[in-house]
Amino acid sequence: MSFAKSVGLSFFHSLLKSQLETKTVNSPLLVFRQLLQFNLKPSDLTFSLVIKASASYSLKQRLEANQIHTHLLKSGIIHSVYITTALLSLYVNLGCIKNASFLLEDMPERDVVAWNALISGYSKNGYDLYAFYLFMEMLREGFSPQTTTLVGLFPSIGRLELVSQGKSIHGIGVKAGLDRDSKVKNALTSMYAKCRDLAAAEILFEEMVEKSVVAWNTMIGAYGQNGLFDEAMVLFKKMRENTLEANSVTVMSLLSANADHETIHCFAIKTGIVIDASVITSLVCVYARSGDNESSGLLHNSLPEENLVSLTAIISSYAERGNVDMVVECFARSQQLDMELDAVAMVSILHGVKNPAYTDIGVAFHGYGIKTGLCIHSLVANGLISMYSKFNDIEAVFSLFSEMQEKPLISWNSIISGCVRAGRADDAVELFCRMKMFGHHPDAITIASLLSGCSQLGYLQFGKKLHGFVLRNNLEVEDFIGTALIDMYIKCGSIDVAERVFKSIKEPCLATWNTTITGYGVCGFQNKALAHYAELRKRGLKPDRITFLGVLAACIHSGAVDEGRRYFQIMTEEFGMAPSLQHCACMVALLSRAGLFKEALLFISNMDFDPDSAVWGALLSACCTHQEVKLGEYIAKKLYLLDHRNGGLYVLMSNLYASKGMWDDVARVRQMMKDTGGDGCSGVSLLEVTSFKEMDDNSYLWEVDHGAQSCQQTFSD
DNA sequence: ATAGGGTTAG
Repeated sequence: MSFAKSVGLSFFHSLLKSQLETKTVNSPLLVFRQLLQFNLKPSDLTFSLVIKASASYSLKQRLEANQIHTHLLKSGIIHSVYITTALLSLYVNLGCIKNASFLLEDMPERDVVAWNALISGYSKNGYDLYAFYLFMEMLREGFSPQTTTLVGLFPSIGRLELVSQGKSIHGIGVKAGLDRDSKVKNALTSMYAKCRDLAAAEILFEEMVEKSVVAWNTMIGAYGQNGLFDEAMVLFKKMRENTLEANSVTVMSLLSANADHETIHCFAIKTGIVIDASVITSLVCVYARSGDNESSGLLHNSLPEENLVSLTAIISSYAERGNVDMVVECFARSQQLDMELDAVAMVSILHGVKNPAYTDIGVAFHGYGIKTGLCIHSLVANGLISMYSKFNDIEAVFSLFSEMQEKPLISWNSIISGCVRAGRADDAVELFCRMKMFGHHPDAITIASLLSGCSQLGYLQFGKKLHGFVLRNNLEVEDFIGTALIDMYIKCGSIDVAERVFKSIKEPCLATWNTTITGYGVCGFQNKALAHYAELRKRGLKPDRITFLGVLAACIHSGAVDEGRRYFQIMTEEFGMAPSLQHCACMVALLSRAGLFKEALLFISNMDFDPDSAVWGALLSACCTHQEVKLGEYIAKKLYLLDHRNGGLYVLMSNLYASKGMWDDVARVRQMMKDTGGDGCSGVSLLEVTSFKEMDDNSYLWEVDHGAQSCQQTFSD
């Protein structure tokens, strides 16, 4: 390239320009380095081109962005508003929000474009509140918002808790005369829909004199997001009566509005929309989610070019069911095709590794993430945190968290729920306090995870505080939070409060019903549990496997053998569900507790599975109550072979021998337990003491909030 | 501007 020297900078500028136009960009930084080797001094145009090219090169190496930044600082050109703004946008696109915000802070002279870029950057990267605060700061510094500002900001206000802020900004928009812009109107409609204020969304939509396809799509999506699927369909028909042609986004919105996917698929074929790769991709997602792997696979193969989103949908359908082999196969496929995985794909892969038996595969994916640089993404780090928490590897969880450069709310949620899952709810509560010190405001997921931690600890006082927080902050007590609240109150012994929460939910989802049924079942309220099952059926809901686990648990705890048999039959015959190992363990527990050992053993021999320690454990425990030493010894051998370190085995055997006065055997079993290192303390019952009085005789009286049956007990010492 | 893949409970 000796001629380059004579042509100077302009040669490199044309090189970058042509790369930009033909989109055949190699590393723009490479061109930049060559230019420096020729002792040329880059100008603002050079930087502007390098940054633009970098943006379309979708450069994943944040390091390269930093290098451009460094050169800019050295050359002094950083003071140009345009260049700094371009660099800021580049950082935003890379998800380096911190760097972008530092740039804005240091700009001696800011312009609206820079504010807009950072506001929408915060918004797109999950820093919703930051977007809002930055917007306020912008107003305080005397800048007037533009349409771009509002359009970038509104998506981050689309949350129930921020509905009043959204209204204020709507007002600001009206004052600035921006609300007549159709982009602003559509963004507003979508915001109100996400805040669950459908009435406001409808008014905005009706107001529009000339409704574009985008406007119709927005409103169809609005109904879909709020569960009004029929309304979404009706609006779609109206749209077609108004002779507006549906486009690919319409079809995708209908698909996510739970419309019958085969109908929509037909419509897409008839109108020709189906050739759109995004539509095929959405169809792949829908079929994959419904578990129809064959259709999703066929559609995926019909794509003109396999794309990552579609493959990710397929991966996640396998991942959800914990099918590691298929996840690995899909991953291999992506590598054969030279596909570059992104953070979301990586997260769904990690999601598939749930079983600690596959720790080595999980660690291998972690290694892949480090090599490709994907681990820097907070999404991937969150995925890793969840994965290691399933392996109970709390050290890995904490070290991943502390290494994260940016910690948005979702990372705090990941580590909090990770701690709870790994049985470290006390750490979760501590992290929650730290999270608040860092200025984060908990959302529904934070609260739901913490509530489940409270259930684990029996920490009723804190659970009540969280309940108060939910009520004060208008968080919706449905699905997630409602279920978690009911679970917490039941496990902390406040059955009556749990019942009140359940009654306050207008349309409980299946998970809420399941939690309630299970809760009543294990607390010994068999009639209430079964009544709730009947009510669920009356409302036309279809029970699932978990429902029947709850129903069976209720039968076990009340000794209702015939009822249990009947529900097992309903499950297998009326609903055609294949019983899982857990269901079988329930049946074995039910039969053996009633002393029906022959029937229980027959049941085990007819099972489709090899019995696991839960099945044998249930049987052995029943042997204790019925003093069945011979059968007990037979089962103990089975259990010993499955897991000889299981402390429960020795405790049960010791109790069994003791019930018959066989003290030599008791001593022998206890010695065996010591030899294997077991301590026999595998379970702890725990309730929170709500009041504590010192009595005259120096003993203490403590009371436990146990709902209807408040219990009192005294103890000395 | 509207839409498609991921994270939460049972």
